[in-house]
Amino acid sequence: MKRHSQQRDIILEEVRRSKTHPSAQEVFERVRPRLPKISLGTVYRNLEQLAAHGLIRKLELPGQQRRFDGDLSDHYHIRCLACGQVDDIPGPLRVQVRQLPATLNNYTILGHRLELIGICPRCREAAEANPAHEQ
Amino acid sequence: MKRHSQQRDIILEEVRRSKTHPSAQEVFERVRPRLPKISLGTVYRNLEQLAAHGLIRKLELPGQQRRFDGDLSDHYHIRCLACGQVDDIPGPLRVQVRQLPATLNNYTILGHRLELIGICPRCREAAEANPAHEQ
DNA sequence: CTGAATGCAAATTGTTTGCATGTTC
DNA sequence: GAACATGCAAACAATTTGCATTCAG
Repeated sequence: MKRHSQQRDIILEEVRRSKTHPSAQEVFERVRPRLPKISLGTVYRNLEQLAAHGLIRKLELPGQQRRFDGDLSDHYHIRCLACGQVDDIPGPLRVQVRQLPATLNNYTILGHRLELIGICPRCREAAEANPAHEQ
Repeated sequence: MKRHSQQRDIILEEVRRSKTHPSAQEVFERVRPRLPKISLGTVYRNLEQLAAHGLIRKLELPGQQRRFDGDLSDHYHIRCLACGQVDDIPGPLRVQVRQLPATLNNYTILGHRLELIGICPRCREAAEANPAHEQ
């Protein structure tokens, strides 16, 4: 990030504006109206760079594609088991995951990743409307 | 899993025997000596099927490829930030992540995924030997 | 003998990279 | 004008799928 670029500015703006933890592809689509010639490769490069510099967060989600988050505050995420939607857990966490030992298994512990799993309101309603258990 | 197959039996055996949370590719390589004609597609299909039936666990790790675990006991994993190695945390967990509310953010909470992040002994030693902080 | 499981190869998806060109400092 | 950033297309890695063949019940 030695030089400045318009592409990067706009990518950052769009990630910050977005409330939905967009994937690189989604950022690409959001940016395109403003920069019709931008390429997906540029979006990837800039997202990685912005994350490396701490301007956005990179969310590496189990079994899902990478997503990005413009909200830098310390917060956890919850994922819908049914539709995969990822939401923020608002406010400071209530779950206690704090008292981690300094070492475990001979590892030096640096931190943790916690993701809650649930069913989002939308999917719950759908399930109630049609209580068939497929799969 | 309506019919029986030798391939599936051997895949299950090898996943159980392995202590390293193998990827599909690694399972493929472990199975190959015993079944030289097996294809990677078959390994994928059977791993998914075994996981769906609860005979093995599927580990979807953030930003990494899928891995499988023959150990069905309730345990967490720790991942080395440097080398990506995934180890079991032995014994019942000491970290408290239990008192989850029943609903949060209007989601029905079903559970959580927790992964500890640290530096494994091997990488720590390497870092001490060569204290350059690259990237 | 029927349908599930296999092997093989091709297709898909998400992401990265090489390179010629444009842009910023 | 040197080095970084871009656009484009091709390359890659992990996983999935279509299909003809084999195999289990």
